[in-house]
Amino acid sequence: MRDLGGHMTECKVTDFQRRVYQATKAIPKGKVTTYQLLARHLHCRSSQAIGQALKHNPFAPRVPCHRVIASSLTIGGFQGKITGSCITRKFRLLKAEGVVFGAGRLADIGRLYTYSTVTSSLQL
DNA sequence: CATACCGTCCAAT
DNA sequence: ATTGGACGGTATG
Repeated sequence: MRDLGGHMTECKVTDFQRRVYQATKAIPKGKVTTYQLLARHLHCRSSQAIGQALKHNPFAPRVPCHRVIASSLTIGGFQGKITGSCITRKFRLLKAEGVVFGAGRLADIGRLYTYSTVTSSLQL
């Protein structure tokens, strides 16, 4: 903690993490993305770094980290845990946004937000 | 600088 | 389904 003598309204975050929060914040409501998709969007090859950055999440709930799941469409983790009541809360949050899970997996793949700009050509 | 940890991912079995 | 290695970034010494 180095913000001792200040308003401590700002947490110490690196430039990389800032990008992660920005991208996570851009996820539309009712949709979810994966750590890997986020990593690729940020040109990062490690999805772990994404999860680690989200885990700190000093901007929660402004940053909807609960909208980020694993690439296998599994729920992933939440608040630093991969199982327990935290995950239950994550399910509930997603469900409240219209994202339904079945057997621990995302039921509707259409809810996946791929950061695709859909740019033209070959959309279907 | 070296080591260990991660809300992960992928390949092999 | 389970195991183990990989990769990028952060934290600690």
